Amino acid sequence: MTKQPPVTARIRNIAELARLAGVSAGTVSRALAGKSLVNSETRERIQALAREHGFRPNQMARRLRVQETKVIGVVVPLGHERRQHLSDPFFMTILGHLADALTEDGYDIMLSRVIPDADDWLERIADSGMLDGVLLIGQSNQFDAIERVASWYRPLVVWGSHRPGQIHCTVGVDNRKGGQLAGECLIGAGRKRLAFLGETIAPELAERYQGLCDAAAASGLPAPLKLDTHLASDIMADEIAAHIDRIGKQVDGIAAGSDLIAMHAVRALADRGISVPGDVSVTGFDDLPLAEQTIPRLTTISQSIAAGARAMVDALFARAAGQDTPSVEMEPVLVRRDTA
Amino acid sequence: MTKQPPVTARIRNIAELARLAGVSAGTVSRALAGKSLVNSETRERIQALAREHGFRPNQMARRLRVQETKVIGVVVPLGHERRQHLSDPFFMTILGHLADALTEDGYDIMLSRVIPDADDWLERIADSGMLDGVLLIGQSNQFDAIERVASWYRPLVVWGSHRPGQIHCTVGVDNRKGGQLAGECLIGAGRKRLAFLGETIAPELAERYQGLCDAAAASGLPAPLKLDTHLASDIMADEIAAHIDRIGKQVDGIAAGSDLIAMHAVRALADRGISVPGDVSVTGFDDLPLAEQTIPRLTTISQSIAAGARAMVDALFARAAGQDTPSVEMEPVLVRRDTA
DNA sequence: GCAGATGTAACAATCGATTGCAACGACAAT
DNA sequence: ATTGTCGTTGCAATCGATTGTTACATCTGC
Repeated sequence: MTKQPPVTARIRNIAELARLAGVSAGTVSRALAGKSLVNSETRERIQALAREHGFRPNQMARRLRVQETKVIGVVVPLGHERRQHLSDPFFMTILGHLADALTEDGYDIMLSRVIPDADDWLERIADSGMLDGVLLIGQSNQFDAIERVASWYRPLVVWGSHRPGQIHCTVGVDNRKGGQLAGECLIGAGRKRLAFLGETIAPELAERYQGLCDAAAASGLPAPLKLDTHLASDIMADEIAAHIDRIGKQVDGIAAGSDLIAMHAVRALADRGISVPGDVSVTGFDDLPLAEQTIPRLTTISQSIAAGARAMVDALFARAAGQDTPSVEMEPVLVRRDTA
Repeated sequence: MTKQPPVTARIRNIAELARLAGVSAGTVSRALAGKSLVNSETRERIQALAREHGFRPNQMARRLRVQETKVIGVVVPLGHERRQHLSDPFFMTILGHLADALTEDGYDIMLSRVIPDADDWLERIADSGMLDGVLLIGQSNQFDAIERVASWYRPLVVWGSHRPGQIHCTVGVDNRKGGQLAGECLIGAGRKRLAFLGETIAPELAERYQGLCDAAAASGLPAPLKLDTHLASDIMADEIAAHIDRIGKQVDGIAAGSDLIAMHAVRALADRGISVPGDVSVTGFDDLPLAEQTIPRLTTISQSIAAGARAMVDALFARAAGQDTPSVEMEPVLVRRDTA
């Protein structure tokens, strides 16, 4: 029992504590901050008094004065996909790693799931005065909005893909290369009738599809089928099932746009008695922790999410300190497991 | 292109905009807030000016003044399990639902992953002046700390189990009943040599084990084996594999403490050529979305996480409004799928 | 015994927006 | 012509902590 509930009336600000201690507010502030300008004896007396009354200075006021919040915004723009849920496993995974990296450095995280209907959604976040920086997970279809803000707001780092000449700093994987790896893996397994599963409005997914096309073209195969699906997991399952029913035996190799999509596909195939990888090969993308736990385990393209999160945080701090950081593009790696 | 980058010097506060508009700061504040006290003509003039310069009032200052932050803290205490990761799927799932519920009501989320080494961790969060309320995910081994804070801090709701007489408001499932359902399911499938997989330091898991014991006792079976495992997913896999190797054929029914544990167990069994549910039946707990996507799909105890999240948010707002809310204990439901 | 150095603490300005109250002009009513 | 009302706007206090500057007392050295 070191900390009691307040015995006397609650102390609400530094001024009250100052009166109680018989000193001025400024002195209390310095004492609680452990500054050397106050006599160590009075400092300890004040600290003891604060502890006794369970007093802690108001962070909002401190942050207003100091103009530094120690809060980083983590934002998911859901531009093209309003029904996508925050509980999307990819987002959750990267969020977990970001949280680890940021809390380690003493930062808190403000989470926003934004549906960018007002076109100044990002301005509003960047300019709120509540944040020391912003991490954006995914570009969605908001490339222009991001560029606009990046032109004046420095501490902004985006998970996504880098277009030549863009202003904003991204961290991501070479999606096209990744798609190509997936294609080569399928083709290497003797598959010739390929399909891409996932919608290509978001640039990341579009590039993965491009890469798949590259691989097909390099082997003289026709352009793979493109099967759209939404990202909200409840609709996704049905859509994927419908696709599988429709394409029937036309396809023997599926490159999925994400691990989640791949899982649904494997599940739908299994439900229909189609063997994976016997009849159809499937690759995922992301290499989420759960890709290893499914049965059969997913063959997938690894994004090294932990390293990516670390890179985002490092870049953010560098930019906040005034440096200019280049975008980071990580190498995708094919992880061969059971589905292809 | 409705919003330009600031053409002229950036406007940093209401006073500057006021000077520019030739009015006082107070008027600008009212105009931007859309209050009816200002002439609609001047109001629109000011709003246009603000838009043109991309000015947005500083939220930190506003919140300090108004004493309302529109931010809710979502906190995971990792008391007994420092290595547990934020990306734990259960936490991520409930966080997703909380985010949906809170953003719907215009609240932002401040995420904290706390390792409660300083014993006033929760005091510090509650008292920071940054939050309108706190949602705690899991009690960990911090029951006393939570009780202490709940005695004076009203807007606090905890996901976890309710002990008779406790002060703090919890939302959760009847864990003991859930454990019992799992046990009955296993016993109903003819299993007689039961085990519980999961560590029982956290009260939730301990109660699930109790329920399992209840079911065993009711059928005249000996008390189920208790196999501890950590919650950090990297260690967990190895620990579970080791358990499986050790117990061999001693056990034919496993009640896992969570879906994640169950998935690892199924995976480990499959790797050893043990058939599920042929040789061994397995049940999970939580009914995460991914429980349905594994192959075989998990038989599990459903917690109805979405409803729970909603209940937490409702209770929080009610408490913030001064009402007293009872703890909510939801009924667990057995979801029969493929593993038992 | 006095000038100067040193250690403490008080004072007051500041961060930026909000809001109760006062003031002012225009207009209507008497 | 005077009083009253209404619609607007300005003034200044406030939220709570931080910090540069100033003021005072004590101590040192000559």
